[in-house]
Amino acid sequence: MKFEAVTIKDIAKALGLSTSTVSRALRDSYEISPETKKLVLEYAEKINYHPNPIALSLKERRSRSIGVIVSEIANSFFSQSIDGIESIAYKNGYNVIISQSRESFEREVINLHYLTSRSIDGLIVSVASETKDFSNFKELNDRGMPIVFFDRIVHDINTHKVIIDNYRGAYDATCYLIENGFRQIAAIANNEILSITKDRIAGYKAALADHGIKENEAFSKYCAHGGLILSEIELVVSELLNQETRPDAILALGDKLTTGTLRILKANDLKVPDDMGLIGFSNSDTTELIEPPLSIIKQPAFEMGEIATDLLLQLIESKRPVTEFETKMLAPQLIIRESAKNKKNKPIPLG
Amino acid sequence: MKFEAVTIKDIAKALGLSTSTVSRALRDSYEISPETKKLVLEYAEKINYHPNPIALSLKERRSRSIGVIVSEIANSFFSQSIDGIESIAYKNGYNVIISQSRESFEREVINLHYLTSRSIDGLIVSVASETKDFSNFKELNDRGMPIVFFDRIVHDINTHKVIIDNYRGAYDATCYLIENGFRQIAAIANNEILSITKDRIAGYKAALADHGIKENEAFSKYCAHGGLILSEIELVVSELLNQETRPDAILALGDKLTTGTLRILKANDLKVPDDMGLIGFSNSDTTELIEPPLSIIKQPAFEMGEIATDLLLQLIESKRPVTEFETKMLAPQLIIRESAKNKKNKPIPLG
DNA sequence: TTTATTTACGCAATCGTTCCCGGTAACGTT
DNA sequence: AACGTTACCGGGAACGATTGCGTAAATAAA
Repeated sequence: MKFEAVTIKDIAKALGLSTSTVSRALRDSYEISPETKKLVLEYAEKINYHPNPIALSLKERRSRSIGVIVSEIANSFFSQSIDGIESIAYKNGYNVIISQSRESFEREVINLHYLTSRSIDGLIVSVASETKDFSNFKELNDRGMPIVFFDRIVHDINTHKVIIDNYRGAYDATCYLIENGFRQIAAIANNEILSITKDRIAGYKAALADHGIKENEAFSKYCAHGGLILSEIELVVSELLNQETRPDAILALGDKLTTGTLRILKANDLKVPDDMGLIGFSNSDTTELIEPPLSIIKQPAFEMGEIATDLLLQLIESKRPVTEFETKMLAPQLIIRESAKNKKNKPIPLG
Repeated sequence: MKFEAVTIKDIAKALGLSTSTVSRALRDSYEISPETKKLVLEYAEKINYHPNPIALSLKERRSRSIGVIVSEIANSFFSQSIDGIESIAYKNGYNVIISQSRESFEREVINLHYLTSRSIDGLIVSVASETKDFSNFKELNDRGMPIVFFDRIVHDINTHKVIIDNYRGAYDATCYLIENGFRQIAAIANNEILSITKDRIAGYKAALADHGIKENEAFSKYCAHGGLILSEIELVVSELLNQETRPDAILALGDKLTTGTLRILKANDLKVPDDMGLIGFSNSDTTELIEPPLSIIKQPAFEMGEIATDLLLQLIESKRPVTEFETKMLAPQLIIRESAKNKKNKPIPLG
C-alpha cells in the first residue's frame, strides 16, 4: 500500500514551468516574478503540496531528527524528560526517535547502531546502568556526531551534559533523616559505576561525616540493574535486615529503587517509618498516595529534557566545530512526607 | 557539524568498479562473480559501510518508520503499549516516532500533519479525548495510509483495531462492588464521546440492571480531558458528594481518573473503602503500594501494542489493498485489593 | 541604434541508491 | 565457422528537491 504524494514536478507540469522555477517560487526567490510566484503558491496550496522531507534530507545531508536513548520510558523520570525533549524538538522542526536500553549494554549498542544508521542529526543519552565501555559513544562523538548526556553522564566524553546536583540531593535527604533522629542510615543505589551513583553516594557519606556519624560500609548497597529486576532489591534489603545492626532508615537512590524498596519492606511486614524510615529519589506522581506518603527527592525532569535538547540543537546547528562544552546542573527538590518522619526519637536540632 | 559517511561510490572508486556492480555485490545478486562479491563485501566491512537509509527511502518511497499518537507517554498504560509497539517494530526493522496529543484535538491534528509530512509508512493511534471530528484520519486512511487504532478507536473508520473488552471490564468490576454490598455506585468516565467511555459505561449500567439496581442518572460523570486536569475530577467528585444520596462506591473508568479520584477523596478526608469504595482502570505499577491498595481493572497494554503493530505491518507490507479488517479484543484483568472491600455491609451471595 | 544591464526562467548536476538496459567476453553446440 | 548461452559488469535514468550557471527577452544606458 502506498500513499501517493504530490511533487514539485506535478506542479511544474500542470503550470507549464520547470521544476527549478517552481522550487524557487516556493522558496520566494527574488528571481521569480510576482505573478509566477502567486500562480505557483496558489496551485501548491490547492493541491496540498508538501515538500518531501526525505528528498530534502538526502540533499542537505541532515534528517532533522534526533535520537534519544533512555533505560525505559515507563519510568516517570524519563517519560517526563522525554516530554521536555519533544517540546523543544518539535518547536524547532525536529522529530524525536526514542529507544530503550532497559539497562542493558547490548541493547544500548544495538539502539546506537540503529539510530545512527537511520541518519539522526544528534543524540540525547542517559546511559544504561550496565555500561562500562563508552568507546561507542566516544567514537561517535569523535566522528562528529553531536551528543548530549543527561542524568547519567559520561565524564570522559567531552560534550554538553545536563544533570541535577545529585550530591546535594542525597546530602540534604540524609541530613533530614539524621536531624529527625535516624542514626543507622543505609543507602541503596543503582549500579556502582554510574555517575549518578557516585555523586549520590558521595553526598550520603558526606552528610554522615558532617554529623559525626561513623559510616558503616555494609550499609551501602548497589543494584546492578537499578531495580529493574525486583529480586535484586529484595536481595540487598534482606542483607540489610539480616545484619548485626539493622539500619533504621533507608535512602533509595533511584526511581525504581524507591518504590521497590518499599515493596520489599512491606512484604517483610515492616512498617514505614516506624520500623524503617524511607526516603528516595522519585518522579512518580503517585508518591503522595502511597502508604505511607513517600518523602522524595524530585528531579526537574521536564526542564532537564528541554535544556538537553536546546544544547543539542546548538551543537547540530553550529557552523563551526564546537570546542567549549558546558555542564548544566539543576537543583533537586526535597519533598518531606510521612515515610521519613521519625516518631520514636526526638528530632535533633540542627548542628 | 556533519558526520561523513562512506557511500557505495567510495567503494566503487577504491575497487575500480561501477556503483551498479558494488550495489549488486552487496545485495548478493547472481550477476556478480563470487570473487567480486568477496572483494566488495570485505572492503565494505573494512571501511564500515552502511547503506544510507534516506537514499533508500527516496528510492523505495517508504521510510520504514511508523508514527504513534497517544495522549501522553507518562501514562503507564500508554508507555507499556509503546513498549509493545517498539518491540515488534524494531524486530522488523522499523523505527517508531512517538507523539503526544495531551487529549487536545488541535495537537492531535498538528502531530498528524507532522508525522505524515515526515513520510511515515503507517500510523498507530489512540485518539484524544477531545476529538469529535475524525475526518483527518478518515481522509488519510482513504488516501491509502495504513492506520491501526488501539484503545480509543474510531468505529466509523474501516481498518484494524485493537481493544480490550471494555464492557466486560466495567461490568465485572461493578458486579464485584454490588456483590460486596455496595449499592449506590457512581461512575467517573473519560470524555463521553470516546469509544472506551461508551463501552465501559454500558458495562457499568448493565451490571446495575442485571442486579436489579435502579440507575441514578446523576451517578454517571464525565471528565472531558480524562482527568489530565485534576480540577475536572475535583468538580465531578464534589458533585457526587453533594447530592441528596451520596454514592457509597466509585468506579473510575480511566488511569488518570482512578488515582485522581483517590487524591480528591483523600483531600476531602474520606476513607477508602469505609466511606467510599473505589475501583478503577489502571496500569500503574504502584497501585498495590497505595493506601488503600487499589482494586483495578488492568489492561494487557504491552500485548495490545504488539498486536497493533503486527496488524499495521501487515497492512504496510501487503501487496494488494486490504479490504478485510479485524478488531482484536483482549480480556482485561480484574485485581481485587482493599479499596473495593466493603467492611460495613455483608457480602451478598452471587445471584 | 548599439551596447549594457536587469529580469525571469530553464538546463543540468547533485545527494546515495537501485535497476533497467545494454554490452562483451568465454564457452558450448551444431 | 557461425550462432546461441551464460556469466559479468557498466552506463545512465530514476526517486524529489535545490542551486549554480547559462541565456533569452526586456529594459536602460550610451
